[in-house]
Order: sequence, then structure tokens, then C-alpha cells
Amino acid sequence: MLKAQFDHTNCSDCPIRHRAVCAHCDVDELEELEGIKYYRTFEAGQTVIWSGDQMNFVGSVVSGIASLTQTMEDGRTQMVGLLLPSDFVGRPGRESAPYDVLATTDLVMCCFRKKPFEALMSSTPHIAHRLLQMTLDELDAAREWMLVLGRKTAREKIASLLSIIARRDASITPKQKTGPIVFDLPLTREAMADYLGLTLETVSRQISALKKEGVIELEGKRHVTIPDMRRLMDEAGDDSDGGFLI
Amino acid sequence: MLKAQFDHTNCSDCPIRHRAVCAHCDVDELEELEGIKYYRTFEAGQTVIWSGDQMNFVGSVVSGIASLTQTMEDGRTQMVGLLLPSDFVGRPGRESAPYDVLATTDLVMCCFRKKPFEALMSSTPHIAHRLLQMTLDELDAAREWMLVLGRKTAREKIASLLSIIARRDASITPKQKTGPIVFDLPLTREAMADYLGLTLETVSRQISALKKEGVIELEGKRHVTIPDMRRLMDEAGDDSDGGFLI
DNA sequence: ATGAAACCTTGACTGAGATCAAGTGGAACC
DNA sequence: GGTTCCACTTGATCTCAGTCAAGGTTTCAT
Repeated sequence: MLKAQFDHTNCSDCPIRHRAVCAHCDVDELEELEGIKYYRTFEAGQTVIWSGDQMNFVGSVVSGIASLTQTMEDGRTQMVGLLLPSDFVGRPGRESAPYDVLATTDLVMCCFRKKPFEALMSSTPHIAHRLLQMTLDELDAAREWMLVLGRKTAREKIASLLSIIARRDASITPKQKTGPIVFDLPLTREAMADYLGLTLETVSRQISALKKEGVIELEGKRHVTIPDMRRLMDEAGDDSDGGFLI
Repeated sequence: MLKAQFDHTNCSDCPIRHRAVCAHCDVDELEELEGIKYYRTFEAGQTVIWSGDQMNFVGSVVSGIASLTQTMEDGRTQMVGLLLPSDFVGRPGRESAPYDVLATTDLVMCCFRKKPFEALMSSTPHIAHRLLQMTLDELDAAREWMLVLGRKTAREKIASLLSIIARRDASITPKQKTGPIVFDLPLTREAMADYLGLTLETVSRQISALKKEGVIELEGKRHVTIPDMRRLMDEAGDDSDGGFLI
């Protein structure tokens, strides 16, 4: 009965806690984790898994950024998901990966071997429940992105992406809710273009335009300051604040 | 013990059987269904549920077509999902609907009251499991569509949509796998445009072009014949056949 | 039949974003 | 310190799809 020794609120090496399942919190006997949980590190640019490959693990991002990417025969690519710390990767019950997973920055993942994890899942109903909720969240995010891809202008797309990154960044390292928001862009212009269905030139031009008009401030190429989040979200064409401001 | 009276292979009034959960097959006692399962019908154009509304049911499409649609303040709309017979609607564990659900044609849905369904789910692990698999399918479909929206040309978008409808249509009413494929378009040009992130004029022009070049044949505005599925899929830019041909 | 309302098609023009091309800036490496 | 490389910026031009407009079909009610 080692469970009692854990202070779950400080279970900081296991980011899944927040959004899915924390093995520490969900398994009574710590021993059950032997050989199930492990860490993997990747360098920026490395491929975590290729589309079509057998995927014998599930896991979550501890630090760094990964992307889910689809590529057409002729080389056109579309990023279909962005994995930030605490995001979950994996498809319990599925054999192979449906898209490439790429480490966009240096990346640390907390992995679980798939078979034991699936066993854990079927014996622990609320893990299955949390996984369903998480998958529904991903589905909502994918569908919100469909609106961005299908109906927004280049300028609105950029503003939408900046809003999302600012929001996620703030939720990972909580800050005051008012005043300027500061963060580093974790993506190259090309990766942003692949996420937004644009070319890298258009991304660059729109960022320059937003900077010139004072919607954002740029220091170097990556360090962004948003003086007025409300204004950025207006540029994004969002009707709601997405829960960012209350 | 009424269960034995059911021939599950002929459980034709309950299309959920195929893709998610069939109450007949998953509940031992038929009595448990009292007051849980019911049918609703809608006319073409009716709204099943508005975005933001409380959603006190889950269910699946028995016949007809429904669409999931997001709308921006200025009226731009993006369809984020198409619900064909046997598709499931609902978000166990969630309160409100995140998008409008519209009856695109006359529609019959088989519904379950949400609370009892959730109870059924937590007491029947494999229902939860099937629901997760189903949600993963929807996520895959949404992400595949992100590639269509972000990177395909108007012509490829139309070909992709026709492929998907042909595929789904064939799976609902199985036919021979070779030879021409015939089906009726269940969507107006405007609805297709909303799904594809195009305008209705562009949809019309591209359909005319595909017709002129013999990729499709049209009888009236809606009745489509595809003489060569392989050719249509080439037009769609798909690298795989999506399981349609083997 | 006649009119009205949807739905669809086609044409002419426009414009947002893609494409092609040249050049800048900074970090890493000899 | 200079070279190289990569990420990024900016300009000029082109093109695909959007916009605006007119007209055609089908359906349904009168």
C-alpha cells in the first residue's frame, strides 16, 4: 500500500495527471508500474513515429512540442494536431499510427507500454472514462480547427494560432490574467504554415503586418508580446474568448 | 430473460449495433430500456440542437442525413461533420452541444436519455470501450478532413467529398465492388460548399468540370454515377483507396 | 397554366494568397 | 574573422477561387 506515500498534488513528473490518467494516482500498488512506465527523449526534428508504423506505447508530453502531421504523395503537408506538455498521444485498442508524430522542439515523453496500459484501462473504469473525455477534447479542438482552415483569412488564421499558443502557454505556467502576455513561439514559420494551411511567406507577411499595427510585439523572430489579448482575439474572429479571459 | 428472443443479426431498427452499442445486444434485460430509448423525427432543414444548448440525450442516425455546423458572428459557416445512418451523436459526460446539429434531409434518430445511458456505460465496460473506439474514428475523420480543408484544391475537395459519400453509401447498402457506382447526393451545393470551405459557385463549376471530363455522370442535379472509382480517387489526391477497393 | 421560391449554372471581373526570386540576419563552425 | 547554413523577410508577378450578376430549372401553391 504505497499509495498513501504519494502527495498527488505534487506529482510533478507525471503531467498526465492533469488531463488523463496519472499512474501514481490510478494504481493502488506502485509495483504494477514496473516495466510499464518509462521516459523517452527526442531531439528537435526527430520523428517519434511514422504514419502506418506499429505503435506499442501510449504516453504524454512532459516537455517540448510535438506535432501530428499528414503528408500527401506530392509533398503537401498538413499538421493536424499540436502536442504541448500534458497532451496525450496514443490510441488504445488501435494497432498503427495514422499520422507522423514529429518532435518540433527537443521533447521528453512519458510513455506506457500499450498492452499493460490497456489492461489497466479495462480494469479501471474511470481511466477509460477520462480517456474518452480527453478524446472528446481532441475532437472539439480538431473541429474548431476545421473552421479556422475552411473559413478564416490568413490574418485570422495567424491570430487564431497565436491565441491558442498564448492560452496554452498561460495554462502551463500560470501568470496574471491581465496585462501583456509574453511567450516564445515554439514553431518555425514553416511549421505554422503547415498548421494553418498557408505558405511560409504568407505567414511571415501576416506576422509582419500584425507587428506593424501593434497587435503583437516581436523581439527577435520568436519572442512575442501581446499587449492586448482582447484585440488579438478580435483579429482571430473568435466570437468567444475561449475561456481565456473571464 | 427476453434477450434470447432477439435475433441480433436482424436488429435492423437499431443501427447503433454496427458502430457503437446496441441496447438490445448490450443489456441483458429488455426492461432496462423502458423510458431510455425513443425515436425522434425531423424534417429537412430543422435544427436538432443548437450550439450551447443542454443536450439531454445521445443517439444515432437511423435514416437521413444530419450535419454538425459551426457559424461565425459574421455568418461564415463551416460544417465540421456529416452524420449518415448508423453514426452516433452525443457526448457522454458533457452538458452542452458544441455545434449546431441540423437535419439536412428528413431524419430519424434513435435516442437514449443521457443519464441512464451514462449509467449503462459505467456499468458495461465494453460499451465505454466501443464509444472510445467510435470517438477515435470521428477524430481520424476530422483530421483527414483537416488535410482536405488546408491543402487540397477545389477540384480535389469535390472529388474527396464524392469519394466519401460513395464509400459510405456503399457500406450502408452493399453492392458489387466493381463496376459503376451510383448514388444520390444528399447535400445541396451550398451544404457541400460549407463542408468543403468553398462557395457554392465554385462547387457548381467543379462538378460541371468533372462531368464534362467524364469523371462523373450526372442525371438531374443529384443523381451521380461514377464509372471509374479509381479515377475519382486519383482526382481526390488520395494516396490510398481508403479501404474502398482492395 | 401561372407565379413564386428554391436551387443550380455560367460569365466577367477581382483579389487574397501562392509562387518565384532575391536578399537579410544570426548562430555555429572552422 | 570569415564562411556556411538556416530561418526569415520582402518584392514582383501570377492564379485560383471568391464576388457580383444574370439567367435557367424544378417544384410547389395558387
